[in-house]
Amino acid sequence: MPYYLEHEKFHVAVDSIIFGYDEEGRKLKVLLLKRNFQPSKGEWSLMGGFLKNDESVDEAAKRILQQLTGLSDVYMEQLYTFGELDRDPGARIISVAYFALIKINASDLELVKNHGATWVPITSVPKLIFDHSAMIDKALKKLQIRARTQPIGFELLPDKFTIPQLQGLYEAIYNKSLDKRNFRRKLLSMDLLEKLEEKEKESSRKGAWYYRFDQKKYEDLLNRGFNFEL
Amino acid sequence: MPYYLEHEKFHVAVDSIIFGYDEEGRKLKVLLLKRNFQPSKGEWSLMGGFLKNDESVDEAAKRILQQLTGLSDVYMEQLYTFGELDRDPGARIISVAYFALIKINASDLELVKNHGATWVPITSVPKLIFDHSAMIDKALKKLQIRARTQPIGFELLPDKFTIPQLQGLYEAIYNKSLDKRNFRRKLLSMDLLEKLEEKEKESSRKGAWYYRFDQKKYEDLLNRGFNFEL
DNA sequence: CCAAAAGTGTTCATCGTACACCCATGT
DNA sequence: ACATGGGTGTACGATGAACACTTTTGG
Repeated sequence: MPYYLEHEKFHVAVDSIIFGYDEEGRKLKVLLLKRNFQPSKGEWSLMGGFLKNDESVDEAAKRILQQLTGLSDVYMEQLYTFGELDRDPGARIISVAYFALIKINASDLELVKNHGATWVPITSVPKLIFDHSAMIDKALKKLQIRARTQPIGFELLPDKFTIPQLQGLYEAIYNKSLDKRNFRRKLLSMDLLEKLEEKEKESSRKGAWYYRFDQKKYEDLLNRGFNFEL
Repeated sequence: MPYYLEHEKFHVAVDSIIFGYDEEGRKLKVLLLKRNFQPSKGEWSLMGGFLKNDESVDEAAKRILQQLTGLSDVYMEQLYTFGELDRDPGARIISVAYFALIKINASDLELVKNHGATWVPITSVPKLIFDHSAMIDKALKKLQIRARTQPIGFELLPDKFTIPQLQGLYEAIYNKSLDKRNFRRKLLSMDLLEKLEEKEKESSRKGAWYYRFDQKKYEDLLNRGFNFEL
């Protein structure tokens, strides 16, 4: 008999911290849902699900995100594995947490609604079940670190966006206001953005130029050993 | 019947990347062992073991480290969870990887030897089983990042150490040589070290002053919102 | 013409980096 | 006296942070 068959087996779950950016309110938000099963039915929680035999853990995370949002091909990163004995009072469950960055408007809003899910500002997250609050804390910290070292802000915005919009996003991530001259200068000096011949006219009379993230320029920079830093 | 009982269960393992610093050779090393069981018997691997029902994942990592080194109370950090379908050809196993920083001379050298384990320079790690090479790569990168943002170098050195020793360690971690004037200035300016009235005389005629890491000073700095950076 | 947001330059302090010589001592 | 590693200071460029006014245009 092979060695490993002697050992115990465990339920393995995946929980996802799904971030989105609300441009109107200029707020960073997370997608929460009300549990419709026991234990803790009716309480707020992260989106999650159980690992299956025929999928890798990464694949499970993607499947679960797609179930809720309809989205595939999304920025996802493994966050941490939560393995305390009593983290779920119902049973021993090991949970691998992921965080995802999505464009809210690209998601299937009906599907989200049907799951009883809601976008909640990161600054006013209610009490969550189990250790899900700790998961969000950890995810936010990691997002803040990532945002300094990789151009992931663009994952949260539409393909076309203005500099003031992008600044609003970073202000929401760091929860502090930034100097717009310094922000613009640093950002443009990285040579990652392509300026479009089109203005956004909703939020000001003057209008702000649209830009687009240039994936190719970014890859060129990486290959030359560049280190993104905001 | 509770919801979760419908789902599949999995073997969960813990694998540890154990770092140590060899002062004589000025090399960063990892502890590897020859597997004495199937599959892949006789090949090189990391230290690992299976999770048990009565312990958290963190506790399992500590237990496994202690089995090999005799050490408890060691710097350990969860690294990443490896969950590919075919990562272990023998069976579906989810592995939670940890990395540990230990003082080689404080470990139980007999115990290590009896496990068939060997300290191998990070620069010449042989081919390892499964995805263990990827684990080491990831661990080294994380160590390099941590070493810039937290004073964890001290975990790898004896309680008393000299500045040149500490510099040698950082050079081994980053695999590049550092300027000793800049290194010393930055380090001392952080006000983390206590100078002892004693010199190390083995490695030079002049002798180098011993220092000690001052945990209390470090905590004071953290509370004042200090950010360690080398 | 005015309100409201977009856009633009300069100065200063700080920090990282490069660099060369003297010191202490055991043999 | 000399070889070996320990210990010290300075100058320069780059980077981050602070700061106020002009531009555009819809109403």
